[in-house]
Amino acid sequence: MSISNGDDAEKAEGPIRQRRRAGEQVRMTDVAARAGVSVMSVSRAIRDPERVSPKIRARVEKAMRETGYVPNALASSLASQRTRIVAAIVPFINASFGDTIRGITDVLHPSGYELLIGETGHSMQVEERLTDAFLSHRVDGLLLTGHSHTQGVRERLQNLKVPVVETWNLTERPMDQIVGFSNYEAARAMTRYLIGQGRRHIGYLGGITKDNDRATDRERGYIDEMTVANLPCDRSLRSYRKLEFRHGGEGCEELLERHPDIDAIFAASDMLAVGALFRCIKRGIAVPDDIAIAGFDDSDISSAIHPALTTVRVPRYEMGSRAAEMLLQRLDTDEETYGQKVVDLGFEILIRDST
Amino acid sequence: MSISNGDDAEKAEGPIRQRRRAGEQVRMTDVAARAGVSVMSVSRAIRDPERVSPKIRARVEKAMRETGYVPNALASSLASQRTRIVAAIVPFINASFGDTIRGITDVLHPSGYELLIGETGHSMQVEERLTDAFLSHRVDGLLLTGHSHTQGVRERLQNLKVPVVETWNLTERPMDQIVGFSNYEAARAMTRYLIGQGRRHIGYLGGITKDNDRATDRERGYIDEMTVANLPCDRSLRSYRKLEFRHGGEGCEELLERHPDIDAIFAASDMLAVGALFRCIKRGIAVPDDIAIAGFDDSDISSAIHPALTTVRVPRYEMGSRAAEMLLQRLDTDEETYGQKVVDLGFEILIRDST
DNA sequence: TTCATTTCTGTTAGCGATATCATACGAGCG
DNA sequence: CGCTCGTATGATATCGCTAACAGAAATGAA
Repeated sequence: MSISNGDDAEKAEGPIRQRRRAGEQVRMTDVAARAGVSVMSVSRAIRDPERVSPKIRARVEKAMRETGYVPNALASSLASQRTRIVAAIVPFINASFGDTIRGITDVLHPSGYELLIGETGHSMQVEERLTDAFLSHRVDGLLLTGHSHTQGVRERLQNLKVPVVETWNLTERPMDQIVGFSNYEAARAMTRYLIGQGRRHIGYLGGITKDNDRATDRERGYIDEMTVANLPCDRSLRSYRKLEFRHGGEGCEELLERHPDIDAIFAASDMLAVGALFRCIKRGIAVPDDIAIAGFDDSDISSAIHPALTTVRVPRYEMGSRAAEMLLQRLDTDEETYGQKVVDLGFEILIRDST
Repeated sequence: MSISNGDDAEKAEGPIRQRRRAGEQVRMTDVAARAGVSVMSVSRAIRDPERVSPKIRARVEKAMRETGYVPNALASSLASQRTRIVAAIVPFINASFGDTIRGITDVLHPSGYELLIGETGHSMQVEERLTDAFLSHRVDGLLLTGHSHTQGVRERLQNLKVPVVETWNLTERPMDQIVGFSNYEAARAMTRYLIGQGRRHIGYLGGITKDNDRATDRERGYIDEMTVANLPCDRSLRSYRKLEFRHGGEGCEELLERHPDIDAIFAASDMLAVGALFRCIKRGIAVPDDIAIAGFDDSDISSAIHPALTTVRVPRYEMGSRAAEMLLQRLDTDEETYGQKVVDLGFEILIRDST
């Protein structure tokens, strides 16, 4: 008989003194001893069952079950130089980025990758800290939101040659690859639409632009289109707020106070738009008759409210899934052959009842 | 002169052939060689600067900067048997759990821990898969949502002795520790309040109860309180929906169709409540005069709409921060002395205009 | 049957850190 | 001035796994 059993595993330990409190942890060596095969056979049976004979595979599987073995991904990653972990950095964990994250994981998980999520709170400094932490953990790839990052982030990612895909915006010169839509063009398109509807005094209600290229580009889009149309869009017509309903209401008040004759509000976020819309209703301002209100994002609520909100549909889920696919293509194929550097997923103006 | 410079690092490599494509990766050895000290001094200078002399500390810092050294957390974790990573598993990434996640990270990050987030999509089977993956990565602790888990999850966590904190609900017998509020009591309290307001025909609009103890407990709370008050609460008065606005509207329709004489709807989620409220408004049903509507969660939107929603405030952020604190207390102190196994953070009935 | 291939399995040497113990170095003291 | 003791630094053996190569077994062609 050559099939050893559990006891051998313990004898094999020999008299070597344990370094730490004898951990109950079962190692691959233990499984190998129990199955009566070498550790490499166990390793292969786990990672690529096709590469070992059915006999060994069965013995290893049995031994794993009996010992309750849990593979150590750290050791595996250290030895193989790949972690099968991808990190995503988002400004905020909310429903919007939740959709993007879902898109990412739906692609990553079937391929055996895990996702590490970081939230910056819209701070580039935090983004830099997170990047460092993730690089330290040797993630195989990185997904970033937007195209503006600190010099430190750019340098480190360039040096370490980690595949990076930026999302949620476009730029001619991405760090590496980028997939998203043009926030600038979307904002222009919506502004143009409002102007086309005969609106002339259009206020802008947007996110805080500091450290946020999406917010910046949306505002630029509004300004450029208004300028082309020769309409006013000075600083007093623009209000910047955090993306919560109540701030939408406050921003709305601010604009109305400064410009009682305003006939439209373009909110560069549905949260703000809905907040503004509620405030108008509460104050007895008719939407869209007195004031048209347009949002941005096509979040779930925009179609549920009354009047339904005109908004910009953005490919939230697709940006995640596509970004993950682009990353996987480079990670799972040996060649550095990757397709387009810039992928435009487009947007869509959804005209509903609020304009 | 004994201070060696960069060249030595390369000489030290010797003639040993490289195993993989010569990675540009800078190792601690390289930093040590450059600083003219041992690797242990570098290691100490990084983890606990106080333990090395200022002279060495300065040399090491200089060498790290010059080489662009990025510590390898994998190697560190493997050798030290701790990853400084905590994993959290949530059913869904949305604004609610976003608050909880923020609570977690606000506590973890200052202590040098990273958070790994998993989303189950309300499937216990996915929860099990995620647990396995996280254990494989040897997370130091685990934060789970709710108290119902598969047998497999319970066994593995018990065997590996990983500290676990469950959140968002309470139970007498947690797997390990639990922090949250009683979904059951909160639902009873809200139902009692509605009854106290003179409502007699109260419909229930809740989340899908499969694999979801919070939804189950809320429904139980409604049923028990209605039963005590001797009021009807049979299956036809209850509608289960996914937590999105539009499904709140649909659920509302369903209840109204089956029970046109309904005088209140208790929605066990603000999403559903708001969806229902909009639907009532659209159909010309006066809220709260014809029908009272109560929600659950006190999400941002509940106070922004008109009429403002009566709801249950739950300690979303605090459940995260407190859970993280409980975990850290056990991870960062040698003793296994941990405080209460069950921490009740309470809830609050917020009475506003919709009831 | 025999030798060349192909397929499986095993041996060995790391992956890049840290724990542990040993050693060197000063400071303080009689 | 010699000795003890506490602190700073270094040498070395792991941590648990995989890559690379070597050797054994199985397959197939001649």
